[in-house]
Amino acid sequence: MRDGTKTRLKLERCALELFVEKGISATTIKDIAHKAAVAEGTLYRHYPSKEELAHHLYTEYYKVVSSQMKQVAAQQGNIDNKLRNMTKFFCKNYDEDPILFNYLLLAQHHQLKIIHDKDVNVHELLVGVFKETLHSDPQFCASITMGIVLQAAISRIYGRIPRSMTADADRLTDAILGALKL
Amino acid sequence: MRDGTKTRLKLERCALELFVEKGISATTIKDIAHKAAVAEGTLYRHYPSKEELAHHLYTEYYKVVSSQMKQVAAQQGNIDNKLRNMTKFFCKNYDEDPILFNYLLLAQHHQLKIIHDKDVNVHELLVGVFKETLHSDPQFCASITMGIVLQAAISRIYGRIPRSMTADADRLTDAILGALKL
Amino acid sequence: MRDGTKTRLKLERCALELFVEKGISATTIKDIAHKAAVAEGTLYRHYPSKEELAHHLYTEYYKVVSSQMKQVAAQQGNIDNKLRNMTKFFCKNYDEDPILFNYLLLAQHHQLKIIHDKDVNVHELLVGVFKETLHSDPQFCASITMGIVLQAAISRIYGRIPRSMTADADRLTDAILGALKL
Amino acid sequence: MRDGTKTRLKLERCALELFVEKGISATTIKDIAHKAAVAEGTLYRHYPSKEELAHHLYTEYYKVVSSQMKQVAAQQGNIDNKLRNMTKFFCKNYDEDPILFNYLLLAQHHQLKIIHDKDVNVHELLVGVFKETLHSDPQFCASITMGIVLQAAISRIYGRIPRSMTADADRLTDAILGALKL
DNA sequence: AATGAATGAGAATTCATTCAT
DNA sequence: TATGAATGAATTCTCATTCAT
Repeated sequence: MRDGTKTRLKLERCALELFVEKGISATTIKDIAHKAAVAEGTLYRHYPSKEELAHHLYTEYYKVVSSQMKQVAAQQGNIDNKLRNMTKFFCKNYDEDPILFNYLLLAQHHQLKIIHDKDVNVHELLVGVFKETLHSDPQFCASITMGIVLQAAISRIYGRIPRSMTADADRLTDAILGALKL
Repeated sequence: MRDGTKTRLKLERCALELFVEKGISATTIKDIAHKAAVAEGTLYRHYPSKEELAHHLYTEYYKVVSSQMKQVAAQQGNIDNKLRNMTKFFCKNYDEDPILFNYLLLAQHHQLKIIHDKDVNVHELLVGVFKETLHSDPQFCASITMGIVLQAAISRIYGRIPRSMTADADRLTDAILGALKL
Repeated sequence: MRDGTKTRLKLERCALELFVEKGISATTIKDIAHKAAVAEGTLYRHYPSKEELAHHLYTEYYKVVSSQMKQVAAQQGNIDNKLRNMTKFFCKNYDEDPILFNYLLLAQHHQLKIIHDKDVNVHELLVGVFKETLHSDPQFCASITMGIVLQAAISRIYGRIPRSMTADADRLTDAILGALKL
Repeated sequence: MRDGTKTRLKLERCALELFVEKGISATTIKDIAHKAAVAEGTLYRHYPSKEELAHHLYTEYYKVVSSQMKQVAAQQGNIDNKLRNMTKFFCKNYDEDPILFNYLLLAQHHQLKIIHDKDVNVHELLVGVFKETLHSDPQFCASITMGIVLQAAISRIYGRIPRSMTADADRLTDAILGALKL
């Protein structure tokens, strides 16, 4: 490609991996450029700064995933089914790109000045689902749900659970429903 | 001042707060020294580097908390009681020093090269508890348990749940037991 | 500038002069950068540290000079002629770049951890020459020879002898031969 | 001792050894204090600064040695005998304390601002001796003499000659006389 | 669009020196 | 006299960013 799209994608992927591995502020432009096998200056053809790149990476993908998640949450069905589908969707996405999911869900984003509007925030999405069904304390329920699923992902990072997330999707949903007495 | 203990404690506390607020690599020596109201060079009388300070802070406190947690886990009782007591202990500790707990639980530890031996790792402690009771898939159960409790803490950080952790301790235990069908 | 060769050469020359003038550890990066009229950070594009620069400077030039000296020593001729040619070669080189020679010969090399293999060590070269001719105690002879020539160079540094080294080359050789009863 | 003389001597000896080993500017107060097993501040009870200590160490001993050397040079006798006695004296002093001799004779003193008046400079002493005897080019002769003897000392530092200096005193004198055609 | 040398601000670190005990 | 914690200026080093090619 003459237009630099290939370089841009390489840069983004390498940056993503390094951000997850070392954290955003500990990752240097040099690190990224070196891993992407381009010159340091090249990054600035595509992004005005490292922060911008990190921010772009976040919003770009978070938007896509959370809007799809929103669709899943909006589908017809009782809360059991909604949670089951959302969990399945989450697991599938994790398995497709664990590194991206780590970045989106586990990176310390309060260090970036990323504030997502409630519209695209998975926790808030869950709060919405629980509110709909008149469930008591939706914040508590959403926290339980997120905790079970996120920690399952973290357990993969630490190599404690060798299975794919998808393989555990139903068990995870059952655990959520059990925890919430649903 | 005769010995440097007071200065050291001040440095450690200020560093802790900054590490939680901004992340380790985004916190500068200047930040820490300024907050502790000492000269920058003073830090180096107590620690050879920022990294060492962060590491010390982590292992020092993690050791204390996890060894106490170990004692709680070792107490007589069925698994219900053990989980209830461990949850209570965790909640109490969180409430006593939320900042410290954020540091211990949410710091991106793979960025510090901290490897705790299994002996002092809370997840592994839980794995041990579940193994003891011949429960199936202890790793999965430990993950569920950790997820529920940790996410409760994270929800406090984001201001989503205004109550103390202790106020939710029993509900959290109930959720864990429900999730694990116990 | 396309490549950094010019900058690198400037840095090396300025560093060399300062190292000889003030000693390595008393020379600062600022000194070097200022003298070379570049930014301090520029030095680090070429060398990982001041120490590495000093080391590079030493080995780089020592290798060249000593390998040429080796060729001179390897030429046909009796020991008289060899010593005469080596002395001449040494003097010529000194006169061409006294500062470089001061660095190579007078730097406190045990402070840099420079260990040259015997192959590129001028003293050992002399030892080899004296061994070849079955001369007794080659170490002693090499020491005498080195002492006479090196001190001649040092006398120039202190301004005690105004002549060029080359102007004294024959007298120095005669002194060496006299000292060794050759 | 209550008066600190013992501490002072320990400090001086340790400083001397470190100055020879690492060079003056690369030796830190901490190094010296640590080696002498005293606190860093203690050094300042005895010397106003590291430079002063280095300077003191130099002049203190140089004065003694060079004035004794002067006496040796002033003794009756022809030039042969004078050179023989001076060499012997030099060798004896070297053997008694090689480290001190390295400091006095081989340290890069132009890095300290030590300027010895001609009165206490060994090279100049030799120049005087050669002038006395109407020898041509006393600077050249002094250089030859110094070179032969100093290099013998250096060869000991590098471990090239295992004998004591005194054991070689006569051979060194013979070499000097041979070099100077005396 | 890509390069990588150069920059310079700032972060980490060192170290001679001071000072309260 | 001795200590060693604290200082702060100097030094080393890092790194995001610029710019000539």
